[in-house]
Amino acid sequence: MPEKRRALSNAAELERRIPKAVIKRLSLYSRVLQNLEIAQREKVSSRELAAQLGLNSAQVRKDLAHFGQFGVPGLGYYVADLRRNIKGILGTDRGVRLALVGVGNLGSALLSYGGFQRQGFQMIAAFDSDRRKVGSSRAGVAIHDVGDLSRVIRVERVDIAVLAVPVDHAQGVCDSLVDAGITAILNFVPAYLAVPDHVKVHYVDLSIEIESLSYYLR
Amino acid sequence: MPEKRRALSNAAELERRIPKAVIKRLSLYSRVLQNLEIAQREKVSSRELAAQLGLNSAQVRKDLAHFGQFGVPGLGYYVADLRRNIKGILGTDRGVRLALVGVGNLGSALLSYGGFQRQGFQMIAAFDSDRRKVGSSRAGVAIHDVGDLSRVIRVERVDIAVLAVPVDHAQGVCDSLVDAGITAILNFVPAYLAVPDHVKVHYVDLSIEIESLSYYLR
DNA sequence: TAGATTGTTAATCGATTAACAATC
DNA sequence: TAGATTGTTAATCGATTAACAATC
Repeated sequence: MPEKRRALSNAAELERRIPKAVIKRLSLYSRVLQNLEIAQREKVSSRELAAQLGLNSAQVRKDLAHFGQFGVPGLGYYVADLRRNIKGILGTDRGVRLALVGVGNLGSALLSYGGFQRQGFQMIAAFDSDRRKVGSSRAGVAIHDVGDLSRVIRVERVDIAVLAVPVDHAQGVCDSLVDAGITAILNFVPAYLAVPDHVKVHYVDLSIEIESLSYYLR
Repeated sequence: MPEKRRALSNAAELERRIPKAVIKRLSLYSRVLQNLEIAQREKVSSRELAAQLGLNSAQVRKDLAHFGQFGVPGLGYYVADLRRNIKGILGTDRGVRLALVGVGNLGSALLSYGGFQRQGFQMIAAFDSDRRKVGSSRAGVAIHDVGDLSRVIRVERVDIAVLAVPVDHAQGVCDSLVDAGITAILNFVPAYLAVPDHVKVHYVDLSIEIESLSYYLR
């Protein structure tokens, strides 16, 4: 007779148990730790970490405790050590490979923005359907025909797709991405994407952010 | 002897009682309703609304019930009517006025993006400290000197500031915005902003989104 | 050692979902 | 009327915070 509950054996199972909000904060911690490291700080307490992010110190300790014991009672956390651990947990220590789909207004902006490269992510390829763009490059990234999506994504071993196509093409392109084996999508298109369970979509939606801010205007 | 609890008398008090997540979804409903209206649909059920956004129908009904009774049992919601109501609640029916601070890579992109204007928001002014940019305009928006921040923001009655300055200027500029009377900030800078209680900040942080996606790669 | 801060448990708070009587 | 769908209550689920013994 099998035990009622298997041990946490693999990443997929472990994921389910870590709240999404914790993962988001993990990258915030990582950034603060980077700054502390630059400032040559050796140690930091959960209290200070929390203060720098407007959080509660118990929350910081609890978040980290999900993944192990990183701190020293009475002392705090060693900055460099904790940072390395968090990068390992997030998987950002192994050069995550990105591709952009849709080199329009917003897409171009994202390419020239450069904020991605800076954090150790690599923008490997871009895709568009416009004949005039295909074959050229923007900010050092080659623009391919969307027809080659599947092939290029496999060959270049792309981890995450950044979606910035016109709204009426979003679901179709999304389906192609999933077919090509993509499991993580950063979606800038103001549309809900239906995807299988194993695919993770994060939404960045500028007008939704503005609209909900409007509500709070006195 | 005063009653233990005053009635919900003003917006500030009402706000506290409406969960933030509900407000975010309200703008999502608004967008779906816009599409339904374009498609000439007269009515829609909470079930369909939910399906189009990957939500639960009970959640849709409960969200809307926070603000009144908009539906008809057995029938659903009238598309145009519900949309009008939601826009009223969000306050997006009265031309929200925006200003951009920081016309660098990302800032320029946001100006030419145009996604804001399209949804009925008005980009009124931009600010930068670079002499070469000040006095010119981008995408039809005049670029002012940050020194004139306070004056222009008051004169132009700006509702929401969009922040896209270099990270080490973020808190300083944020303080100026608050001094100028701004109560809502959309922050693209990867930094936590300390603000008084009456000011609402929304964060859009691209590298945090990518980092947390990385975690979910198999 | 005395002081500080962790990791963890219990208490609180908030948000989501299921279920169903009321209503059209 | 019969069928459908709302608004709302109760149950569940998940996330945050307070408190403190254990530890350096």
